[in-house]
Amino acid sequence: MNETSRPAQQVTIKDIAKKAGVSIATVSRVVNGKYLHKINPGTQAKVRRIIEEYKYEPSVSAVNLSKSRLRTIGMVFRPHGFKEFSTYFDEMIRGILSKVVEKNFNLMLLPLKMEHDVNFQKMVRSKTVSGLLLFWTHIDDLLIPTVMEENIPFVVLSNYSRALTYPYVDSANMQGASDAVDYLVRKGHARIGFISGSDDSRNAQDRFEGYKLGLKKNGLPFQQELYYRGSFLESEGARAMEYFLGLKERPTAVFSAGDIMAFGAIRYLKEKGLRVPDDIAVLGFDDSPLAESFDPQLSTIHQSVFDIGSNAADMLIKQIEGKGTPLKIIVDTKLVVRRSA
Amino acid sequence: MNETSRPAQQVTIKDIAKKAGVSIATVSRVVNGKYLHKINPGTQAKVRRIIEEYKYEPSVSAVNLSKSRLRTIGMVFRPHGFKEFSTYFDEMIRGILSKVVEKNFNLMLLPLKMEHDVNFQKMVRSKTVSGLLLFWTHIDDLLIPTVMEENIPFVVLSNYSRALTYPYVDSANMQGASDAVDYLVRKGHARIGFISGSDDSRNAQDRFEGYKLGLKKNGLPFQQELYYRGSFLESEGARAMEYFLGLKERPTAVFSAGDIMAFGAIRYLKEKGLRVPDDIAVLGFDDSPLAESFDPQLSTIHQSVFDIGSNAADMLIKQIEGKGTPLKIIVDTKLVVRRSA
DNA sequence: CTGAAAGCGCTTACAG
DNA sequence: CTGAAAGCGCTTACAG
Repeated sequence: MNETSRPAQQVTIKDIAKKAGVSIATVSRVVNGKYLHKINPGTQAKVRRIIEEYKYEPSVSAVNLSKSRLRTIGMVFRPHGFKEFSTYFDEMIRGILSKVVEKNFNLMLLPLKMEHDVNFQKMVRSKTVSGLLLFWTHIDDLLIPTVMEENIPFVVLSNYSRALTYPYVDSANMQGASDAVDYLVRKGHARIGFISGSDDSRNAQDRFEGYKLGLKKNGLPFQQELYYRGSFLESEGARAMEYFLGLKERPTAVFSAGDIMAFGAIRYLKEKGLRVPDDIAVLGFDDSPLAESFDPQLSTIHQSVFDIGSNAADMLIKQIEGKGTPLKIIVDTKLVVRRSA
Repeated sequence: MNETSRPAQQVTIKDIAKKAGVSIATVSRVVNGKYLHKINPGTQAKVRRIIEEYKYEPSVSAVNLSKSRLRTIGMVFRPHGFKEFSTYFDEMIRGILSKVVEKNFNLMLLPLKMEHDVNFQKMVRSKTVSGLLLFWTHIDDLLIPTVMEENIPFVVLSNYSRALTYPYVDSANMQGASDAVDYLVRKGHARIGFISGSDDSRNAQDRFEGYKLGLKKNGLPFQQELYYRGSFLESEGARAMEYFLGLKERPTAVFSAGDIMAFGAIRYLKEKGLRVPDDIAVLGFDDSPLAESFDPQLSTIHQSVFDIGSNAADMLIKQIEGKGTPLKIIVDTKLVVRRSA
């Protein structure tokens, strides 16, 4: 009959009140630290002691119900959309969590099941979450209006719409891609191939825009034959390189919209006995954890997915708490020069 | 004043009852599908229509409160414990989610803050979660007793204790490592180096045991000088290889307790101008997504982290629902032969 | 400084 | 077949 054998989670405000010889109202007040100045210090101490002894924690369901206020945010994403983005998703979660924990919120994962699943709608209406983080790796304006109808705070990560206006956080994709071209040109390249990501990815589109902008800034023309439409897959990188090598006039450098495709491109080059960067330079985008241990070490555009996550969580929590926030936050990218270019 | 402008989440059971001209008890009954046989079909239809029209979803807080039953499970982990395991964590989440979604549960992420944080305790006592998935990359018997005291269903992933008895799911680490040695011996190797993971990882210990078992089964002696104590980091793999190359008699093959360290080991070999597998064969453990595109493609022991996740979630949910479950589930590993060994 | 009581949105015996 | 009412564990004006 020792202390720990009692099922701890059964302790309620009533138990504490009884043990302390006060009303539940008083317990509630000390728990919430409200009107504390008008509560007898002795009473406070006694209640606190009992709470400590029983390790009492108010039931969230009850608190939520009576306050109509939550501290849980949901993250909506496509479970199959990030297969090739493992570390990406991971870093993002880490970033979100850092803020969520700091602000004493909770994070609930809400995977989208099908193309037009409205799982999150249920979570919203049932008051399971008080705000949404939307992470889709592709443009999906179809779902956003549904979310908007719910009249709930939300922030979109790493994507945005040209048609709709809503809060989002993204990397400086265009700037980063433009910087990539700048660098390559400085290194003497004039024939720069581009491997794009999937068309339905806003990030991919922006990087493509950045590539074109970079060319233009450096007085180079955009040439259709130096553009390869990829899809962020490793195999696509290899295929792209196969295509470039087949050109009558090969590019001397290739800029890939994603590290993974750059890996594939380099793999293909090595298989063909070509050397990187001597024969062809390859520059990636992402700075994934493996860029550094790849052979050769990958030069790339670093983007801080962690910061995207933490900024988005910060924006969302501020919205939930009724504070003002900027409509968008763009996280800087940075060129990281290693061996491949 | 169109339909969609009304803040949807405000709809309560009372509203539905009023619109349908019935009592809230009746609404509750049709929502829960209970005692349906004794409810007038016409009434049912009417209520259902209204619910549909207003897209009513019962408040989880209210339901939880009155039913004292939840459908949320929490995943406890060390946010900094998986930095080098990104895809690992990712696959695990994917596996968990597959089951969680199927069973109509929710997943809440509960990162441990400090060494002995009892964050999860709060979640349990406040009834935020009805069960816990414990994922620690190292042995931490200190926390498990705390969880056990809470008297809540839980399952440990990819780790277990020799002292305590509790439900867990893990890969067949020992078997896998033993298979690795078998394969290397079949390929003619008799001097097989081993790079271990961190000492405080149960996985690492088991793989080490498996390595020794494999040697013994093949009549080879365990030699201390062929053992290098690593820590699952890429740099450790390189350092291990540096050590092995410094031996008077080098190993002809090296088995690494993790792919990442194998990558580091191979990188070092390449830097020294040695060839894999010709000069030294290297075999990994994990079959991480990059094993395939590494140069050379990494031969390794595949483990299905996805299955660890889904099995653990399945066990946990069964526990929560009061169904019987096995005390442990061991997920098979499999040798994957590629180029490096 | 403190308590009684209404109310948050549901569920579920208990009556009828 | 259906409703009135108690109860789940809290919060918060309202009194005193």
